[in-house]
Amino acid sequence: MPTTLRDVAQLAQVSVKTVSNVMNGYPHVSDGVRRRVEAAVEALGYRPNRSARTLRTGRAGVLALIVPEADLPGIGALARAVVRAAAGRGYRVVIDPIDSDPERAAVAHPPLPVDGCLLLANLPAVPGVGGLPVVRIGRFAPGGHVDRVGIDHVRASRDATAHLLGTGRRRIAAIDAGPGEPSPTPPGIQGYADALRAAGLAPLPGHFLRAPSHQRADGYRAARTLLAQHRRPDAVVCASDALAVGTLCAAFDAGVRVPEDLAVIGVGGSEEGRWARPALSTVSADTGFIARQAVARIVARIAEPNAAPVDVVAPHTLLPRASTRRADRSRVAHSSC
Amino acid sequence: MPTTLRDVAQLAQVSVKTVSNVMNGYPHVSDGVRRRVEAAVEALGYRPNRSARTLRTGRAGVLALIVPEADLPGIGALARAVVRAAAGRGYRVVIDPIDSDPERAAVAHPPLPVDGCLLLANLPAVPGVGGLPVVRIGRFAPGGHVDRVGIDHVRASRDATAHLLGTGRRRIAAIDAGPGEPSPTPPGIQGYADALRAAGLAPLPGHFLRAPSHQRADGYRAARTLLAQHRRPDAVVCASDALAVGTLCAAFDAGVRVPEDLAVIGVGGSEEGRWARPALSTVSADTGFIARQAVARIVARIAEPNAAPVDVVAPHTLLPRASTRRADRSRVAHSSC
DNA sequence: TTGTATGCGTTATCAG
DNA sequence: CTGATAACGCATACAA
Repeated sequence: MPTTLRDVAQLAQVSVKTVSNVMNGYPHVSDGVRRRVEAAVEALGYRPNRSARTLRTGRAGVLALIVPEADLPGIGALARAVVRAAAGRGYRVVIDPIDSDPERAAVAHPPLPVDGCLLLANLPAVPGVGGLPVVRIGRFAPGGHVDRVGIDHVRASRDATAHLLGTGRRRIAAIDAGPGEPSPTPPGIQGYADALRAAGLAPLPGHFLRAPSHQRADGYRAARTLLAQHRRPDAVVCASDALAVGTLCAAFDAGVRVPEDLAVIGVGGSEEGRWARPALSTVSADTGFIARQAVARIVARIAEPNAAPVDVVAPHTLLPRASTRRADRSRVAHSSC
Repeated sequence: MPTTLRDVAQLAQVSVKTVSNVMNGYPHVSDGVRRRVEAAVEALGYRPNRSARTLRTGRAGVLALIVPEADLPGIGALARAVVRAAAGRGYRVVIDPIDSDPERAAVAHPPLPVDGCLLLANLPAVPGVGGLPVVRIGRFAPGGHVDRVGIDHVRASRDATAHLLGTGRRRIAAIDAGPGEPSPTPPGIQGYADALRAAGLAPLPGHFLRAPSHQRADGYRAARTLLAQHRRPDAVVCASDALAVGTLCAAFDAGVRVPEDLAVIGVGGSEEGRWARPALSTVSADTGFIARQAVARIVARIAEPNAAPVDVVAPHTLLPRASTRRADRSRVAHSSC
């Protein structure tokens, strides 16, 4: 049985109120008493009961970052940034991986004592967050009635495509992912098509694919399809780094050289892309900005639950790396050394 | 202000105890009452207060999986497995990333209401777990007085080295990582040296390195050192997949071909290794087994806090992939096509 | 500056 | 089968 405030108070010869004051850094406590209390806390190994405190104050001091269970590149970095940002505002963060299968998720997901939820990506309605303040992070789904922070995905894929055009590629394909949305043109394809048209090109039929989800294997499969076409693309813009890594692998396995025969670019700016070879060009989201804004939003929403929802657009930067290096003019065979 | 049991009881014209009974599936409730209560719960959107419940029962139904903040390959997969295993026993899991800097970690880490902690890898003493049941997961540090589950790392690196020997490599180097331990021969090096000696070889001085931590960049730097030696190794066994991925990159950047000029093998069996090119050979830990055992251990310890600590050794399997393919006898130059 | 008493929402004990 | 009531450990208004 763990020690309580009463035990400490008894040992220190003071009231529970005084111990509570000391624990919470209440300023008006005499030095002698404080030391006595601290000694007693130390001696008994007292640890405040979070549940009791939360029950009493109505505040848990904890934010939940709800992520899809699949381990995708970039989640770690975002989580780290969120933890940092939250710490700066007196909140802790727990990461709460949710089963992508809503059935299983529902049963396995009784709510945690948290003050608010940060929902990653396009997680569909998450059970157990009913009534809790929520902020969505990631690519924008149209028209949810919640706060959202993320990059402008249409512009990101447009910039990626423009970069490929700038390096001389002309037969550019696109791989997007996600559940079959009602929207006929998902943002990843939208920006891609915009850029092509701006360059006077038309997206070729069969050159934009939609994978079921953002798994490396999905990118791999989509890329195989692309590379099997009789008029093979010379570049692929992927809606995420995970898809791009899969594409890189498919190219390697098919003996297609990157970037000489095929340029590949992703979106996300993940570590895994940096450590792919050839290194993956990517449209990098400002993770720190996203994390800070998301935390700021959730804190604001906790304070003001009925305010109007806000959309925050995070800046993105093009990170050109080896996977989109300009195609050599001289295409003569050269040894691999 | 959220609705409480009392509100529901009032609306349903029953006592709070009855509502509580219904919520907890207590069997002896008449059908009419149950329906009335359920209707009231629905109407009011009642959600039980976890903190109050935990305070009352002394049981949170939550396990914390404490992981280092760095995003390393394989953590996602392990987390997923732990979540699954815990769900099977009625526990939820929250992932709690801890700053590797103990100073920052201490201030940012007031404890959550959880029933037990799963500590990943060689995290040093974690603040805030005092008195909580703990199980360590990962490579074994010698002689902690807690339950531990993980692979036998000495045998893993021995098997990896033996595999390299079996493919004809003879100048085999090793990269381990971790804080400078008192032990002169860390497990990663130990198994490596054992295997070499069993083959009648002696580990060459300068052929086993110790990186500061398991980051890809650490592996990269260590591999650069190795590759710069005048008598360059023809194989490297890395203590983790992260180090191996860094090694793969270093080789690529130095124009050293894998596996022709250099074989690389890691430990962990992570997804990232599967999607590296060439695909990374690895000694794969049985993640499901580890997760199930870890959860079983923590559940047992929660029930019996004073039982003697147990070490569980998880099986591992060699996964040979392209990065250690047998060196071709014919070393004539061949085109890259 | 410190002590006393009350209640946060829930479950458990014990009568009815 | 159901209802009143007492804790669980803590923070806080209020009193001293």
